[in-house]
Amino acid sequence: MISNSPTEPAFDRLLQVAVEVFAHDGFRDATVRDICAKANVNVASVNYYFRSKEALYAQALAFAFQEANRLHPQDAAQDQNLPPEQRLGLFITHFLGKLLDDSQLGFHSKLIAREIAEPTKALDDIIQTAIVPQFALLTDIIQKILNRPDNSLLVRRCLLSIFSQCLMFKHSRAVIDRLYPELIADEAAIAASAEHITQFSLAALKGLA
Amino acid sequence: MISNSPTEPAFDRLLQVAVEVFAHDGFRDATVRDICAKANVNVASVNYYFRSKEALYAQALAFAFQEANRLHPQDAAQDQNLPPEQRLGLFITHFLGKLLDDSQLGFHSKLIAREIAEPTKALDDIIQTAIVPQFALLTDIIQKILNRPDNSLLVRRCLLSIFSQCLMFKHSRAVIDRLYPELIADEAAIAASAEHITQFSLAALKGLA
Amino acid sequence: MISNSPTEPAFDRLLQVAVEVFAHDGFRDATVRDICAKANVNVASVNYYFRSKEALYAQALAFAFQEANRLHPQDAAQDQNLPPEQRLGLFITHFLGKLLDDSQLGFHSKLIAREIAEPTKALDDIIQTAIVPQFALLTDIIQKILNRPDNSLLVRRCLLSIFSQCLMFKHSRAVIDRLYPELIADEAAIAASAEHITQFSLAALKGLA
Amino acid sequence: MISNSPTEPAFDRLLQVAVEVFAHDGFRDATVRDICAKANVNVASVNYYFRSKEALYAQALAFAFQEANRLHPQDAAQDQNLPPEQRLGLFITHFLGKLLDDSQLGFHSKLIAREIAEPTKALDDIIQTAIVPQFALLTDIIQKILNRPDNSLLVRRCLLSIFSQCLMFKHSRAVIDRLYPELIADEAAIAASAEHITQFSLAALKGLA
DNA sequence: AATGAATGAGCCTTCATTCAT
DNA sequence: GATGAATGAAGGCTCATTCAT
Repeated sequence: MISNSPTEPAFDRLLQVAVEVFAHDGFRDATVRDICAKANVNVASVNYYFRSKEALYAQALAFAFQEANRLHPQDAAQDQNLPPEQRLGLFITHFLGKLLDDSQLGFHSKLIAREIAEPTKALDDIIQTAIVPQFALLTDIIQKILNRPDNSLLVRRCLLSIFSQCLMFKHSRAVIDRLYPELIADEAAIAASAEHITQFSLAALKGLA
Repeated sequence: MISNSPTEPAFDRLLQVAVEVFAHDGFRDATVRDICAKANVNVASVNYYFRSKEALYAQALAFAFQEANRLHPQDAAQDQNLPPEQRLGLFITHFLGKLLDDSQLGFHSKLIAREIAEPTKALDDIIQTAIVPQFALLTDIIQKILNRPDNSLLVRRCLLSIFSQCLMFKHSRAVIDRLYPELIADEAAIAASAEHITQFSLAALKGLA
Repeated sequence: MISNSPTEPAFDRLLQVAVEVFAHDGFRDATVRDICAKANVNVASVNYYFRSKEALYAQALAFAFQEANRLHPQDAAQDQNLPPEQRLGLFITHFLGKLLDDSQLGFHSKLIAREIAEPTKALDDIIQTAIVPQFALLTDIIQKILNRPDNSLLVRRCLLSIFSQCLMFKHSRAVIDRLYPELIADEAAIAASAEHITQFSLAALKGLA
Repeated sequence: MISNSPTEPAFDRLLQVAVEVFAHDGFRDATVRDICAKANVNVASVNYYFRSKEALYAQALAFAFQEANRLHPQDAAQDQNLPPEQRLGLFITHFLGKLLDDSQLGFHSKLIAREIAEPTKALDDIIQTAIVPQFALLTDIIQKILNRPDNSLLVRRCLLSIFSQCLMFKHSRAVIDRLYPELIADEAAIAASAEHITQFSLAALKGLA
C-alpha cells in the first residue's frame, strides 16, 4: 500500500497521529494544525509530505488497516486442523476483541468503522486489502459448517449475519453504552458477548444446515 | 430532492431540506447557507426559526425519526394474537424495509445511522423517544419465543443479535454494495434478505431456548 | 423638546426603557430587540415610532436631560438670599448626588455622561438645554465669591475646576471603584466627598480672589 | 493617519492602526476588516497575530499607555530636589499636555479615556501598570505640600480634585469645544489652563493645610 | 394603526493551503 | 529539503430594518 512513503520520522509520526486524530474527531472536525502540533512537526508538513489533508486521510486509513492486520492476525482461526465450530468461536472472539480494543490500537478499528459508515474515495482500496481476506476466512469456516459451496447465497447471508453481530458493538456502541452497558463493561463481559454470538450463530447454522 | 412546494411554510421546508442535507453531508460538512439555498429561504432563516445550526440538526433528527415511524409503523408486529415467530418475521421485514427505503425517506434512516455512528448531544433524547420503543417491541417477541423473563441477559443479547443483522445493511451498506450487491438489488432481494434474517434468528432462538 | 411625541403608553415605555438600556450598554451594544422586549412591545415598534435606532437614541437622550432637570431642580442653590459660599456647597452636594444616584434616575446622568464622552450629533441641542443653565448658575455663584465680572476668564476656569471635581465621579468611576472605593461607599461617604470638593474649591477661590 | 511605512512589520502596523481605529470608533464600532484594510494586511491577520479582536484591543490599549508615557515622561516632576509646589506645576503641565496632544499621539489618550469611561476587562491591568504610578507621583507631591501622611483621606481627595481638573479637558472636551473654546485654542492657551489649575490647586492645598 | 415574519448586510473567526526563505 | 509567516475563502451568527397583513 504505502509503497512510496519515505521513511523519515516526521512522516511516520504524522501518519500515526493522523490515525488517532481522525479516529477521534472524524475527517472534518480534525484539523491539520492539531495533527501537526501533536506530531511535533511544522504546520506546513501535511501539505509538504502528503499534498493535502485529504491525501493524509487516505494514507492514514491504509496505514490503519495495515497495522490492524499486523497486530491482530487471525492465526488460530485459520488452523484447518481444528473443527470449524471451534474456529468460528476463535474468529468471533478475536474479531470482537479487536473491535473493542480501547487501547492505542483501538484507533485503527475506529477509523475504519468511520470510513465504512461514511465512505470516501479511499474505501475501494481498503475493501480489497483488509475486508476481503476476513470475509474469505469466515466464508471458509461457515461453508464447512453448512456443508455448502463457497459462493452459495446462503453462505454469504450467514457471513453477514455473523459479521454484523460483531460490528454492532462498533457502529452502535453509543446506543449500547446507554442501554446495555453491562454487555461491554469489562473484558469478561466482552468475552461473554463473544461467546453469545458464537452460540447464537452456531445454533442458527446448525438449524439452517 | 424533495419538491420544495412554495406553498409549504418555510419552517417545514427548512426541516425537510435539513434532513436531506445533514444525511448527505453530515453535521459538520453541511452548511447553513446550502440548506437555506435549497429551501429557498434567507440565510438568516435557520437562526430565526431554529436559533442555531445545532438546534436545527436536533430538530431534523427528531423529525426524521418521527417520519420514519409514521411511514413504517410496526402495527402488525405488535399484534399479540399472532404467534411470536410470525411477529418476528413481520418486525424484521418492516424494519429492514424502513432502513433500505431509498425513496424520499431514505434520508431519514441515513441521518439516524449517522447520528448513531457519530453521536452528538442530540442522541440521548432520540434514544428514549425512538429506539427504546423498538427495543421494547422486539424484546417482547424474543422473550415469548425464548420463554425467558424480559430482563434476562440472554434476551438482551439476542435482541442485539437480531437488530444488528438488520442494521448492517445500513451501517455497512458501502461494503455490501461492493461485495454482495445482489443481496439488496431490488425489493425481492431485500425481502429474501429479511426472510434469511428471520430464519437465521429463529433457528438460533430455537436452538438456545 | 419632545414636542411631537404622541402620548401613547407604548411610546413612553419605549422611551424610558431606552434610557436605561442605552445608559447600561451604550448605543452600539444595546439592541433594539432587547429594548422592545423589556418594554413589552413589538420588535418593529422602534422603527414604527422613532424611524430608527439612532433616532430613538436622540429622543432618549433628550428625555433623560428633561427628566434629570425635572427631578433634580437646583432650587436651594438658586436662592439669592443665601451667601454664595453656602450656595456653592448646596450646588455641589446636589450635583454630586444627582451624578451618583444609582437608582432609576441614575440612568439619566449615566446616559448623559456617555454622550459627553462620545458626542453624537445630538449633543449640541443638549448642551443648550441642560448644560448652559447649570453653568449659568455656577457662574453666578463663583462670580459673587471672586467678585469678578461674569465673563472673565478666571471665572470660566474656576467653573471648570469645580465642575470637573464632580464629574470625575461619573467619568472615572471605574478607576475610583478600583482604587478609592471608600470615597463613594455609601451616602455618608458621598456627602463627605461633596464637603471636600466644597472646602477645596472655597479655599482655592478665596486664595485666588 | 499614521504613515504605514511598508518596511514596518505587519504586527507593529496592526497595533498602531488599531490604536487609531479603536480610539476613533470604540471597540464595538471598530471592525477587524477596517483595521486590516488600513494596515494593508489580510483580514485573518488580527486572529493570526493577536488571536482575537478583544486581545488586539487589550494590546492596543497597553501600547497606547506605553507610548503616552514614553513620549511624555514625568521626569521633571519626580525630581525630589525641587520644591513640591514647582513639581505640582510641572506635573500638571505635562499631564495636560499629554491629554491634549492632538498630534499622532492624541489617539493614545483618546483610547485611554474611552476605556475609563466604558471599562472592559482590559482595564484592571491598565490601572496597575499605568494609572497607579501617576497616582503615586501626585500623591507624593500633595503629601509634601499638605504635610500629611500618604494614606490620609484628605490626600486622596485632593489627588482626585487635581486629577479631575486635568481629565475634564479630555472627558468633557466636547463641551469645552462648544462653550469655552478659547481655553484650549492653542499651546499658549493650554499652558495658561495648566497654570490656572496649578494656582487653583495650590491655593486650595494651602488653604486646607 | 400596529404587528410578526422575514431579510440581507456585515461581523468575527477558523482553517487548509501557499510562498518566500 | 523544510519551515514559519501569511492568506483568502468560507462559515455561523447577529441585528436593524422592512413588508405584508
